[in-house]
Amino acid sequence: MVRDKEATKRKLLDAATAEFATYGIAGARVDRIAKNAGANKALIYAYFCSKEHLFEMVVQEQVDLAIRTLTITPEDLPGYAGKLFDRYLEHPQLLRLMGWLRLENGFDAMPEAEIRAHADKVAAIREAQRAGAVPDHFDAEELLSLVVHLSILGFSSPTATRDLVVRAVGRIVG
Amino acid sequence: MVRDKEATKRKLLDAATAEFATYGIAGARVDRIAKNAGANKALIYAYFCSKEHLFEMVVQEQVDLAIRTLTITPEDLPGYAGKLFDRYLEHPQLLRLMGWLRLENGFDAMPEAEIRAHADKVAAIREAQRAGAVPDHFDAEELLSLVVHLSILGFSSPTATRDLVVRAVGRIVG
DNA sequence: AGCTGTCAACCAACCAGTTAGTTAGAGTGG
DNA sequence: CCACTCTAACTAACTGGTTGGTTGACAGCT
Repeated sequence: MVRDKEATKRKLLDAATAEFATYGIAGARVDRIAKNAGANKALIYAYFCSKEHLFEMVVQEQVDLAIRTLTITPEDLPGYAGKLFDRYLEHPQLLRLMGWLRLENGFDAMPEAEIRAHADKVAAIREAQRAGAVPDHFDAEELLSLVVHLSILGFSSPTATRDLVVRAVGRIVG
Repeated sequence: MVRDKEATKRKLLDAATAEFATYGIAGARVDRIAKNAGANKALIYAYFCSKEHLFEMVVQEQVDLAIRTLTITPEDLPGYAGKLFDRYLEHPQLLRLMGWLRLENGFDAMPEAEIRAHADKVAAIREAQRAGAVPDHFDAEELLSLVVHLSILGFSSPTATRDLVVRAVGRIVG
């Protein structure tokens, strides 16, 4: 047996991510997370305090990852939507986790980091509009909402393709 | 005391609708439904078999209602999106119930009635395209997906307005 | 020895579902 | 109009299994 606190925390976080993405907060089972992580249930409480707090850690990690990996390209919003679409296809966890979070904790329970990242993106778009690189028939805030929302088209219609999302954003921006 | 089976079923269904919309399937509590309906828990099992089956009844009723109330206007898709937006604002229950259903039962667990209604709408749009009333740079199926998805913009950005949705669909169609 | 990571076993609260029994009220016969 | 019965709506209390959370002991490392 190896005794590595950080490695155990990592395994627990990974198992928790999968569990919460699949079953939500209310449906997730702490015993199942421990079992799938190959660790003991008590460790969850030693390292993460409670089920709710573990969920928060999972969401925070996923959101941070998403923000760090994807930077907005205000002058190419269709391309940005395409990259978002790809990310959701590769990591469906994020979309599901945010879905559960919204439904369970209300619609304005957004993680702090996401609010800041959102504000930055709006600023970037507004700047691009001022520079004439992006048309201004939509307010920067509105534009970002539309682009992000269209990139999760797969959420309401599972047959939606990347190409469709890109073309749709193209018409919104163009 | 009045003894009216149908009235009691109605009260249970109403309480269940609110409960499931708020907490989801896993989070909903059968005792709470009974209490809020002013009825006994055992009646839920006498009238609706199980918690899961009660959820199905609730979803079916809400979907049927939505389908019966709102007919598509293929030649005015922005207006249709606006009406959908209004409906979701007035009855947030439907959107939340469908959200829980999607997350808990998988993305292709759509009620039978909704699948049929969807096919009818696609046919109506395709007909309008053939008649030249709707441009065909998007396939009818794609167009419907986009319109419906944009109408639930409020799901991902709570500050979204009706006007924004209508304008966005206008650009998609136009 | 002493500190730390780990775990089996445990607990109280909770929850979906059941049951044995109670009661409102419609029907019936006088 | 009354007394009686029968049925179906209704209920309080219970059950068996589950769940989030705890604890005291054990094992590995310095």
